[in-house]
Amino acid sequence: MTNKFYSYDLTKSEEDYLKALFQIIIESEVTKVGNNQLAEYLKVSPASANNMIKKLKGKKLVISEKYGKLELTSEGKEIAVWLVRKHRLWETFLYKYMNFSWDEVHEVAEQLEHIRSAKLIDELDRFMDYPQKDPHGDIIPDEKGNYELTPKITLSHLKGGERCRLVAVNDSSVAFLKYVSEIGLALSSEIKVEEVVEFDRSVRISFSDRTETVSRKFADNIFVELL
Amino acid sequence: MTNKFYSYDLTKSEEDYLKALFQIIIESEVTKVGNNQLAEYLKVSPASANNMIKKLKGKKLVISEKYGKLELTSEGKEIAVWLVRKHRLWETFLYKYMNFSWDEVHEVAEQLEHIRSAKLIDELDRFMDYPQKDPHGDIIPDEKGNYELTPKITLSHLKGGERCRLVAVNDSSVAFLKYVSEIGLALSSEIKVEEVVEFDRSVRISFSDRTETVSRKFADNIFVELL
DNA sequence: TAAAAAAGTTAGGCATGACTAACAAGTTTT
DNA sequence: AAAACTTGTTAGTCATGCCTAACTTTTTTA
Repeated sequence: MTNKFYSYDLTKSEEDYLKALFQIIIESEVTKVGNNQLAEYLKVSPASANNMIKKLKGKKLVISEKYGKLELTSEGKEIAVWLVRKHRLWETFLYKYMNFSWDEVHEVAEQLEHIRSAKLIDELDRFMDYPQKDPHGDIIPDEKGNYELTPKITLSHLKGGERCRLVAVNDSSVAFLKYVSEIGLALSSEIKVEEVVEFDRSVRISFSDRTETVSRKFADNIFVELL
Repeated sequence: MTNKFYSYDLTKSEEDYLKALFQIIIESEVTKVGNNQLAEYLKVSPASANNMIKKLKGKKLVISEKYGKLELTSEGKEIAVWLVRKHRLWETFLYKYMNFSWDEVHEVAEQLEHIRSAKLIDELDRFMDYPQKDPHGDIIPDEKGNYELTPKITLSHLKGGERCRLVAVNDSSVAFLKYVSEIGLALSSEIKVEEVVEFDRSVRISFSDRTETVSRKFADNIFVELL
């Protein structure tokens, strides 16, 4: 009933930092994170990040040696996963029940993920019948904190002629998400790579009767599964 | 689409103070509120309240003369009503869809009411099919800020022999709400006042095959409609 | 390997929103 | 109407979380 993470009483900021550390670790497939990297991710100054890290070290949620890189303790990681679970459940709720579009969910879920109520999250999960994935295709950690990593193959890994299915997108940029849907792509879209342009490595793709050319940067943010 | 209250960018605290002012005005049927009264309501020191009031005066949401009582400007009142709308819609959501009990909704709704998204509130309203009242029987202001006052007759106004229906409860105390449901009372319960005890003005009431004696303080927090 | 660059840290400030203590202005009470 | 009380205000402090500027340590590269 009562969730074990409620023994921690973290501020919104502390939660943001833990989640950011976790996201960086997942996204860049590393185990340790630099202070400045964290600061940049959160768009704060290195001094601010350093300051907060001190606090989190005091709470035994982060470890590092002086001048060394940052690691999450297992407790820190558990809390971060719990925050990711809350975020993704809220995104799913907004998308499926509140008529939010792909690019609208993130901002509001950022606020909702800080709501303190384990019961609300459990009930939300039940209400939506225990969804496995959020609207961007990312896997929602379960109530025990188990989760799978989202596949890391991006559209830019493919060669001309190969076919794939869109399984997830990088949800961090509103502008990007908006563009994805404007083009006509969505989760599960089947995409054929027609050609990878040598000059700038942009990618000509075709899907549902349409052909588009997308930039390398765009292709880097589209996660796919080979067909 | 975009809500006019989003031109204001108030902090959580500023919102809390505006809402508190509004609630005091409604609950005690006055038009002006003293600084210390506000401080006590919010459980902060008079100095803190005074300090925040200065800020709200600067934003033209509150007026008062020096050493005089506080009034909400029409803008301040509009924002407060909007906050009440959000709070009550969330309470309704928690109660009807998330299996929250009467006494659990308030605390979480206090957090949810600060979420910034007019779209979310509109959609929540639509999703629940435009509810008129929250789980405590209070009227939910509509999207234009129109609202009716909850009837102000309490159980303690009745004399022995009179009958009434429970239309609302004072939702500010968890302990009180818990007690109300333990006794077996709920919205729409029909109550007959058997006797008002002279000694301590406690009230003997009967409802659905049961007889209970409740204190004067209890009766003051139960809003009823005469039958 | 020594200089340059990058990364991390410390010191000192600022805004927010709490606090206590002291003081001033209004309101009662006698 | 003066004393006593209540209410409102000001001043100074503290924690949080952000900032810039300056400094130190580590890493890179010439």
